[in-house]
Amino acid sequence: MKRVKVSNNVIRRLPRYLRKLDELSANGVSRISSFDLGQQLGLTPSQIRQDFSCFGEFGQQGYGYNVAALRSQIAVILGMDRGFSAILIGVGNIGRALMDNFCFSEWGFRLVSAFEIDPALIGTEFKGVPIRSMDELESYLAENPVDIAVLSVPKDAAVPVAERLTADGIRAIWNFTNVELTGPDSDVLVENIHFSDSLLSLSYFLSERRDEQAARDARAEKQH
Amino acid sequence: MKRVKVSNNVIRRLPRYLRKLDELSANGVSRISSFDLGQQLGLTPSQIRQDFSCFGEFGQQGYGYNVAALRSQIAVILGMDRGFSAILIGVGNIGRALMDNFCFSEWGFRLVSAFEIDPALIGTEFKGVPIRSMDELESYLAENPVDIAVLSVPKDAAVPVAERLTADGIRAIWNFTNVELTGPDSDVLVENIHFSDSLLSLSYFLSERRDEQAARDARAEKQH
DNA sequence: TAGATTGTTAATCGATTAACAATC
DNA sequence: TAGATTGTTAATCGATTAACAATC
Repeated sequence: MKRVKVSNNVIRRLPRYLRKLDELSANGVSRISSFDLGQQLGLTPSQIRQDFSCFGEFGQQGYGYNVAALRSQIAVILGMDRGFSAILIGVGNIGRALMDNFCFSEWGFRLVSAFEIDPALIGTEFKGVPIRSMDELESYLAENPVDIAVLSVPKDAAVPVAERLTADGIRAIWNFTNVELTGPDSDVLVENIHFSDSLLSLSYFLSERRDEQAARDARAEKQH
Repeated sequence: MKRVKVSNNVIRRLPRYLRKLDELSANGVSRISSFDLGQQLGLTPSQIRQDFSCFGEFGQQGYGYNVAALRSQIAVILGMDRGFSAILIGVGNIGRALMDNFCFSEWGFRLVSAFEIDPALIGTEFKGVPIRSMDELESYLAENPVDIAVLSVPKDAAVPVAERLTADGIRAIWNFTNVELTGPDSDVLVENIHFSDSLLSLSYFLSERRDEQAARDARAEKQH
């Protein structure tokens, strides 16, 4: 299926489409046009049709798109049917929040094990997922090849643990530490969740709004 | 300072610059050229100079950029010196992880209060931040204008609570729920942390890698 | 001074939007 | 059939890269 190189922007929009289609399904909507979908997502109909056309022809002239069919096509494009396996490294606050709240299976992933250094947690289970010692990491991965590692260790441990995972043959890291792992290095995929980057972007936009408001107020004041 | 409209892409890179500059500082590096900075971030020197030039002239010909000075300029651009206030809505797993782990003050924010519906938590404090009842939300905000709300409530509560916050005069929402709040609506800023979107992007890239590898293997097999 | 590196203008590249024939 | 809406090609727009004079 995937022959042409698809741009990053397109790929980042796919999960949003998926989410919106799930919402439409839940509301009993079974078909939708690129026009209506665009309205709901703040995108142009053109862009939506262009995006989908990277992967095939999922619509029908005069009709639009079948919500359920489109949803399942996008799920396949995203690899949700591949049953990727995941391990979680570091059962601290964020690690525990993920194990407890985040439904890996909903997105096609299997969380097969967690790893920790805290002896109090090692050997226990959390929501059916066993927590192993970091010492067992290599032996575990040798026996159970794993696709992605969820990295939720303290800042200082981030780089050494990431290097260790790379050496152990992990293919991708989902990085929750606030550390830049993406270097000019290896062929391990890194996807970052940088809370601070997100908050600082928001901070920028908020500052901008404030300045605009202040400028308007100043003009109004002068006029008065 | 900010007169021209700066593109989203530029703004999203600013926090990365900040993070890298902090790292350089910590390693005792006091000056850096756009060339070297580009190397370390995987960007072209041109792009870096273009990005900075949106906001002013922070470098010096023949020398490069002073790390500490550039860092503090970017901090100001991002609004880190404005002391924005924040409240946290929903002290569940993610909410608690944020209160415990995420250092709001490091990024110039003041976390002034949390709000919950669980009676067991109401009235307690967590890391010096009081946890109030959701019933007090309106009266609190009336007395203490707050800039941003961190939304970490269960999925079903996301939309109604967001609407309530909007009505209460909040200026921005940092959204940790997996719900699309960005509609064709109000003038409240929304910044999303969508875990699943991030994981699904990673899933796509991983699938792509797999397919490429499989294609290579198939070719090698045929040749053999 | 000579070498290095900026800030900025111009050129290129890529992504988004518009338009429209094809067709359900 | 007529109306609607797709998939796709062409046009536009914006972002990235290259080049270079200015200057520390």
